[in-house]
Amino acid sequence: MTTQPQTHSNGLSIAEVAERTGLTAHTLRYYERDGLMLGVGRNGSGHRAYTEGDLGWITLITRLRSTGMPIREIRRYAEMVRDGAGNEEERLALLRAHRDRVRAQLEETAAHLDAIEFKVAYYAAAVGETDPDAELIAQQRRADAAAPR
Amino acid sequence: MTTQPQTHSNGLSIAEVAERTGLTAHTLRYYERDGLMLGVGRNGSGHRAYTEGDLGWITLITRLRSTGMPIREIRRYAEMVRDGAGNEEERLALLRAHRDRVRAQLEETAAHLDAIEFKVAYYAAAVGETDPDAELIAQQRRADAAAPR
DNA sequence: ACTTGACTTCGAGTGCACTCGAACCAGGAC
DNA sequence: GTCCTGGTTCGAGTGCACTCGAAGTCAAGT
Repeated sequence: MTTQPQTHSNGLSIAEVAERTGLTAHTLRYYERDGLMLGVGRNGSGHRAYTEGDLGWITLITRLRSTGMPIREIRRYAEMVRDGAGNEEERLALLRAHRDRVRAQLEETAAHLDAIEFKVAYYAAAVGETDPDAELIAQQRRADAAAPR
Repeated sequence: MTTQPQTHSNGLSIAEVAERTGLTAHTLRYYERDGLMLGVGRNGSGHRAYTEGDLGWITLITRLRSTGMPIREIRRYAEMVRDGAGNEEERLALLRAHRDRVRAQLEETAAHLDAIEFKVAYYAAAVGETDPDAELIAQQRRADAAAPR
């Protein structure tokens, strides 16, 4: 048993947060440097001491990132939150805009997935028989043959 | 009315394909350079002459890209297709693997979207009343106050 | 003949989001 | 007291997917 990184009352170490969130310590420091955090505390020896609130915030950041929000925009949001009450409408507008983008993205991805499923099914049915892309290649060859070259 | 780029029988010009696909001419050339295409023909003056088959292939590439398949993997797939019949199982495996990733990604995005919707609803309800993030900030401040500093 | 504009190739540049390395420090185990 | 572990800051490097610029060609319009 090695040294206990942080007592729980003093907050979580960067390694613990890394493990819980799936981010690396490098990324956590990068997020902080880049202004995405709300102000991470330090313990006596200058090490980061994350609170449970920080964990929740990181979860939000992760959701926003993973749905495609750029770092720049998350930083804007974090700035608004740090600025405190008074800009809720603006925060709401930002979140709504992102939500709308994610909805659209979700639909588009679903449509693409459908097309891919269709192609998979076609291939699966065709394995050992005929090849869907063979058509394309044949078409290419016909085109090549007919081309002025 | 400016010069007619290509007669239709000779194939589509890069500008026409760019317009139809939403990609830029730069990107189309880049895809070809990078081995993503199945062999684009040229006309008498060395200009690219895309076939309808190429259009279909570009649509597929776009679907794969937009669902997160890396260029590298699309190149592998294109290579297999160019190699012709005999590797259908492998192509199928590649597509299935991608499909599975997309399905997972779709579910994850849907989950994140739910969380974001929830947050939007919370904000919308709270505007003018209480602020959800205020809690977090308050928590931060309590933590900061309690921190060893 | 000359200009125009869309194309060609080649190589370099950009933006984003990490990701890593170097050099240093603090606290605990032995 | 020295070693190890795990942190710190700062700045540079990486990988990906474009994106752009330069210099040249070609065909058509005036």
